Amino acid sequence: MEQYDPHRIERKWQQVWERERAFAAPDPAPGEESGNAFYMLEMLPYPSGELHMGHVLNYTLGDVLTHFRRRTGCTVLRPMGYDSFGLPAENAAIKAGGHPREIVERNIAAIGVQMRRMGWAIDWSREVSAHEPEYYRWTQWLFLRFLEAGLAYRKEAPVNWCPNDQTVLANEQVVDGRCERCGAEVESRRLAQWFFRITEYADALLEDHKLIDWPERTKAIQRNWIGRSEGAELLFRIEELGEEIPVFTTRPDTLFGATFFVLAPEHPFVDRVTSDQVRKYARRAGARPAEERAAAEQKTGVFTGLHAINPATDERIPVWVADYVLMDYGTGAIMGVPAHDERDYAFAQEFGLAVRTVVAPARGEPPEAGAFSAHTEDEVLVDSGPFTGLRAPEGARAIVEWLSERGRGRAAVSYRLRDWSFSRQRYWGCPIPVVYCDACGIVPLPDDELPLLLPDVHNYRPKGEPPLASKPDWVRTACPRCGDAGRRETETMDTFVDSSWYFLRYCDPHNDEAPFERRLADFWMPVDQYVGGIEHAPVHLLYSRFFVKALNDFGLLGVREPFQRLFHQGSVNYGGARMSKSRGNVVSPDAVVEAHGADAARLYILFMGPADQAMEWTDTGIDGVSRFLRKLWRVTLEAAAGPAGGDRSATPLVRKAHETVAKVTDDIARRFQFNTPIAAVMELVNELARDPRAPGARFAAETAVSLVQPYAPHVAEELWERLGHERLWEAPWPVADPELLARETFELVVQVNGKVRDRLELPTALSEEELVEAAKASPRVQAFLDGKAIRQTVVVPGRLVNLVVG
RNA sequence: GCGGAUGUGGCGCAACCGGCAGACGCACCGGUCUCAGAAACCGGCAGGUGAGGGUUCGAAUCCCUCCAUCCGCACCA
Repeated sequence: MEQYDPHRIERKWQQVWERERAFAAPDPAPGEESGNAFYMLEMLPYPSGELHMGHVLNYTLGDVLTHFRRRTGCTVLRPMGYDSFGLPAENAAIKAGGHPREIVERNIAAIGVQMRRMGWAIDWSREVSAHEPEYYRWTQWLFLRFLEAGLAYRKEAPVNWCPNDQTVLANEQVVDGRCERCGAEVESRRLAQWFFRITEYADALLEDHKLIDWPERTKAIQRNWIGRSEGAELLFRIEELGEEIPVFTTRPDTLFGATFFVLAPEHPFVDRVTSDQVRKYARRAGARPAEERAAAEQKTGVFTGLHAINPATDERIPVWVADYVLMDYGTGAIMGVPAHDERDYAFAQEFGLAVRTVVAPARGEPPEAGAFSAHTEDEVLVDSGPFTGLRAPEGARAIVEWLSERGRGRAAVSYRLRDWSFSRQRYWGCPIPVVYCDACGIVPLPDDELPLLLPDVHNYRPKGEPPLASKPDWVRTACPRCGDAGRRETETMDTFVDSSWYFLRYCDPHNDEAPFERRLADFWMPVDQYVGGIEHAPVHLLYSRFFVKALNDFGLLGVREPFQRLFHQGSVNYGGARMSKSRGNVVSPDAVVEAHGADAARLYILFMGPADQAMEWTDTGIDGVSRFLRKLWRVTLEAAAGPAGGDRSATPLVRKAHETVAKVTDDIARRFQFNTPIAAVMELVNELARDPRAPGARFAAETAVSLVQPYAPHVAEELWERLGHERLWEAPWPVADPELLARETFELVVQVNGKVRDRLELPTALSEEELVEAAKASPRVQAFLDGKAIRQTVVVPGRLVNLVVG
């Protein structure tokens, strides 16, 4: 018999699909309903190297869903592209010692070859890359809309600065206070930066979680990242200067317990405090890495000599500067309530400040005077003037109301989320299309001058000032508004800007008049199923949601959320640890395809275990699925030589085939489980292998081939052809016949006192009473009944009878 | 410290609504074939679900307490 030769088969069918553009999604006709449209998307790769097993898992999972949806009647859009701008690609280029464009384009070509070898059902006609002018022209165009809407702005702010790489780093490029790449300790610097006003959408980003079907943990990460807390802003007047400084608190009910006032070292007010000693402390503390500040065991601080007036009591309290107060959060100033805040308590202990209890349990022992008391369930205010005796929540409301009537405070909400800093002092990114003009300020380029091309430079390595600044003839330009001399922006955009809208471009990838036509985006969007790593939860996934909401507000888009359903693939481990180059435990997809073929690689990556959990790659494991494919091959060819038909007859094989159809369909469609369908098909093939010429064998083989097609499309297509059919990739998904699923007999489990004592093969049609009678009649059961009285009888129809004896 | 996830044979895992624990695969053992090996085929193989308690006729599954591992967040006022 002919041997299974994966390489020959895979090459053959990949050529057919390429030639036929088999997986191209058609543009909808005007007015076409999007009911059957399905947008399948996986996070796009950085072309900073080759594909690794994580990609193989990600894209194979998407591929199974793509085939399944196509064959169950959907029109599927399943595009692919490259996140080719930004640090990952640029760093790869620096390491390889070439121009980023050359390196990236070489990698894109190599990845494209790898992807085609995997046989993924991708609509290649929609491929986009972030670094191509045809794409970034529209990134720039969208930026200008954000600018017009006031959602993009420039301001001076503290940023992460890597002294070694000479660049600003994104928050996500700082790991434990160090540069992710070189390990240098990150400094805080104040620089003028571009920001997107994502905080404007903080509430919408929280609120709209209820519109999307995402893993709870991902929503939790985003909630945590946004960090909304309700409270109040209270105004404390500085006695000596007469100025008011707001503080944010979530516990306005503890206002009467404020015994001191603290400013963050970076608070703008600190510079105006005249004492050198104070400014020296503030400078030193402000330069300390945030990481170190947080880890410090002892609180540090310095008294300013000034006093703040408690807006409720008019009491004078000392004003301190201390680095446990963060400028980033709230207003950068707090009221110190040591009795009810652990950090304030530690600070008060350190510097001998008073501790005054103002909230106590309504019943039971009052807290010890001068000690910290944690928040308890049932609390009332004590020692709080006119508010004494109120329950804590009412007290908080009453105090805020009382203060706002007097102009000394108001209810307020604070967020941990900060505006998204998106400018980078690096070369390889989308140029920001604005001109600085001494007369006109920041002037946007007119839309018809886009794209603003990224020019070539001699040296694109990071060196502190943006590489584009080293091209004076490019920087010098006329102000688009007044025509006088202007300077171009030399910073470039963070690559997360590129990836915040790529899924929209796929809907209309060749449009040269707009980023996308709204009709086409509205037809496909939202993405029905998105698959990617959870590490992007607080970054890419949040930014993309922000972009879609803003674009919706601009009237460019009908949807409010980009990704309806989200799935995170797990990590692929090898030798007990996550595969990584630094550990040297990488299994290369190319080597696996070389040794076993793409079908085996695809099948095994999903067979290893639940796709959303960490799984362990073993070399013998993939041998196992290779063996299965050879068996499928052999058994199917043998069955193909047998008689056709018989698929309606209730032979055991035909029944088993229908059961397998039901199981696989349910696992993929409802349970979103990808390993168990493979096991089910293996079971079917095992049964078929016992006698490949048995009645119904040919139908069983056809069913197995059809069901395995989303996983192993090449061998499935080849066998389908040899079974006398064609174009399995377009064939309807099999449907289980309920009549053939119904069994005539079943195995009844008989328990006595919950322990299995016998198994009886009985007709399905028996009544509950008949089942009990049959159970009692069993000699083995009788041995355990031993003449004792039956106290209770439990019947689970179709499964078991449990006899409880005394 | 807070939050989330996960603990089932030697290994990866399955058991969907509380009803036969161990499907499927790996490894291992035996056999067929072979000069031999590989491949293939046939057959075999374990242990009771991290620990303890509770609910129930019946618990891997529900509840409580604890342990371990992993992943987030962590001076956020």
